[in-house]
Amino acid sequence: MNKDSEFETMNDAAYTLRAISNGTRLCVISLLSSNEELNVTQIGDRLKCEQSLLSHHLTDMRAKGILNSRREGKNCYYSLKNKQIVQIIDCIKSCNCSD
Amino acid sequence: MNKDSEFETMNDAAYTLRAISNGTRLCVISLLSSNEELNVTQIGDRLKCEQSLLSHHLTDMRAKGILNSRREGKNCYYSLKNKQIVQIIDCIKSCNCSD
DNA sequence: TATACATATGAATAAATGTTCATATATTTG
DNA sequence: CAAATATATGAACATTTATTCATATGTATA
Repeated sequence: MNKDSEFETMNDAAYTLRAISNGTRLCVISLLSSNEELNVTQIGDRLKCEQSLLSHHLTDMRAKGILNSRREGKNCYYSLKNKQIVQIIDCIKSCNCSD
Repeated sequence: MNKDSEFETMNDAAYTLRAISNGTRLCVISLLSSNEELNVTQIGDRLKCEQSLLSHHLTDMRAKGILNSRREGKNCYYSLKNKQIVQIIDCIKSCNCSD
C-alpha cells in the first residue's frame, strides 16, 4: 500500500470514527449491543434524549453505515449494522488515554 | 453504574475518539505504532503534512493524552502514550461500517 | 552574537458537527 | 376522515474542529 492509499484508508476510518465520536451516539451503540433492536422512543427514554435530536443522530448514523433501521407500524426499530463496532468502546476505554 | 455515569463514561470515550478521528491523526498514530518515536520533521515528511498544521495536530493530541513528547536539541520527538490506541484503527477497519 | 533550523503559537477564517424549534410525514385507531 | 402517536426533516443558529498564515520561541553552530 502506498502512502496515498494509506491516507485514504485512514481517512475512511476517520469518517466512521467521527460518526460515533459523540457521547449520545456511543450510548446508542452500547444500548444496541445489548438489545438486538430498539425503537426511537425506547432509545430516547433510556438516554433521556430529546426526540428530534435523537432522530438526527440515528438518521445520520444510519446514513453512515453504523445502523440499520426497520419500520414496523408507527415505530422504527434501529439495530447495529455490525456488532463489532461496540468493541471500539471497550478499546478506547482500555486505552485510558485521558488519564 | 447508573445512567448518568454511563453517559459520562461514554462522553469521556467520545472525547478521546474525537481527538483521533481525523485522517492525518490516524496516520500519525499508525506511524508511531511502528516507530518508537519520530520527530516532527520526520512525521511531516512521511505524511506530506504542512509544518504548522502538523504541529497543531501533535500539540492537541499531546494535550489530550494520546501522545508523549520529548525535546532533544532542536528536535521534538513524539511517541504514543499508550500503544493500545492503534487497535482502534484495526477495529474500525474490520468493522467496515461504510461498505 | 548573528544566522539557520526545528517547532510552537495565536489570530483569522473555513468547514463540520451539534442543537433547537417548528413542522411535515407515516401509521394506527376512534 | 379526524385525532393521536411515532418519527423525520429542514432551517437557523451555536459550537467545535480544521486550516492557513504570520510570527515567535528554542537550540545549535559559524
